[in-house]
Amino acid sequence: MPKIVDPEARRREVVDALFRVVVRDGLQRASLRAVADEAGLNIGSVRHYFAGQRELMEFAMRSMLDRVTGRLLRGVEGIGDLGAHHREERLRLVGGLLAELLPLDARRRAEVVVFLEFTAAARTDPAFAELSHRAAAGTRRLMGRVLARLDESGMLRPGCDLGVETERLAALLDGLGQAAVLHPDVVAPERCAEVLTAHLEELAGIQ
Amino acid sequence: MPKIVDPEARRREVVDALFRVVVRDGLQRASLRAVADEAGLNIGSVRHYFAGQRELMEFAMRSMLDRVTGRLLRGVEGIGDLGAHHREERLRLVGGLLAELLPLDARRRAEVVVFLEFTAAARTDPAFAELSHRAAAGTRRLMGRVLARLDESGMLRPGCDLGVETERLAALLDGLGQAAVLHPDVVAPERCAEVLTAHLEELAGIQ
DNA sequence: AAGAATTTATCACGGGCGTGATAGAAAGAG
DNA sequence: CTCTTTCTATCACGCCCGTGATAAATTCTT
Repeated sequence: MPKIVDPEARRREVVDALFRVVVRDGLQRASLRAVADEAGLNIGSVRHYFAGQRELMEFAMRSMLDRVTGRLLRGVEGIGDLGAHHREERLRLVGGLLAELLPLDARRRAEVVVFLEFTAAARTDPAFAELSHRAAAGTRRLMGRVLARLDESGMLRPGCDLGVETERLAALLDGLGQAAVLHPDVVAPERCAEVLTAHLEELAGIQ
Repeated sequence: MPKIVDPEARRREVVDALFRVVVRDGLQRASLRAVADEAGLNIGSVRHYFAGQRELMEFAMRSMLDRVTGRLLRGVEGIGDLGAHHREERLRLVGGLLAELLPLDARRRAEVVVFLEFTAAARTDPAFAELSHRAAAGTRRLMGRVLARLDESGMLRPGCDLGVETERLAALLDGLGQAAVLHPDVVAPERCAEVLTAHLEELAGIQ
């Protein structure tokens, strides 16, 4: 038939280029032309794989969401039953899992940045509204599950409201990631982990 | 001499119009033309009071920062010495002060939105970098002072790291405000207050 | 009334944008 | 080779943008 290009791979290349532009210059400047340049492609090629800017953006955000979601799901599986570990080990495992949402290295930093820009845009851009909502719901579902597991293990202060704690944990991770991304000099990666650890330890009661 | 217009008032009008546009349509769409329209002015008039877009933006962000900072400083004064109140009253006062950073009503919601958009833009726009840094530092200074006062009153769990707790509190408020602004259906204002209260109570130890 | 300064209103330019249309190149299929 | 399909590459259009330049209107002062 035609040329020997894998369309799926091309789309991923373009999306990755988009992410690089967003991380470097912001969503504002992620125009079709800029993305094409970053990908080393002609704008015509990009438009051959994506009908327009809107489709590219939606596809990219969906990709990012799937990417992170997959990692988190695999992380949850990897942890398995918390009951099988010692108390401090449980916290370490949960912390490691949640740290996936913190910009502790270049990859996670890029993910947090992209996520930040997209969700901010979703506030006024209806094209992103549904995905943003799904992302928020997913985060809370994850937090809720983690907290529920901790609760089953008897590690949560009795009488605490799981719904409130879910929101609190989600807000903490969001705010922490944001701060670390926007002001890396005042909130370094280690500081991030430290704050998360402190939160988990206080949740479990300090011993 | 000339016309009887108070330049300072005009500048404020324009800035307020800018805020309205940012809240409604996002910083992205806050062009000089859109702001002028929103203010009911001609673009020429706007440009008579602001040399260019950059000056308008910087002035606006500075205004917002001053506005919130002033309110918070006045709030801190209003609280006075924590020792004069009962334990639960102390938490209530501190909560009321910190709630100034939460989108609990239209005014605060607008402030949080503007702040969110500006700080996100500051990540890639050098024009906002310094102001964003100052804002972050100010927030942390406030958190630090509040926590220090609580500590002096003996209301903090002994042995907790004030630096870490400062960052944790700042992250929580940031993330909470963000969530409430982006997903008001899942994080309603009352929920916001609830989460903040839970955090403060846990900080003080539940009694 | 006249003048001077401020304030308002336009016009024009160059630039970036998304996008429709379309031509040209590449490569397997017959 | 020729054809057909895929892939690249351009061009052009209209839109919105910030901004420089400049005219026009307004209003206080003299």
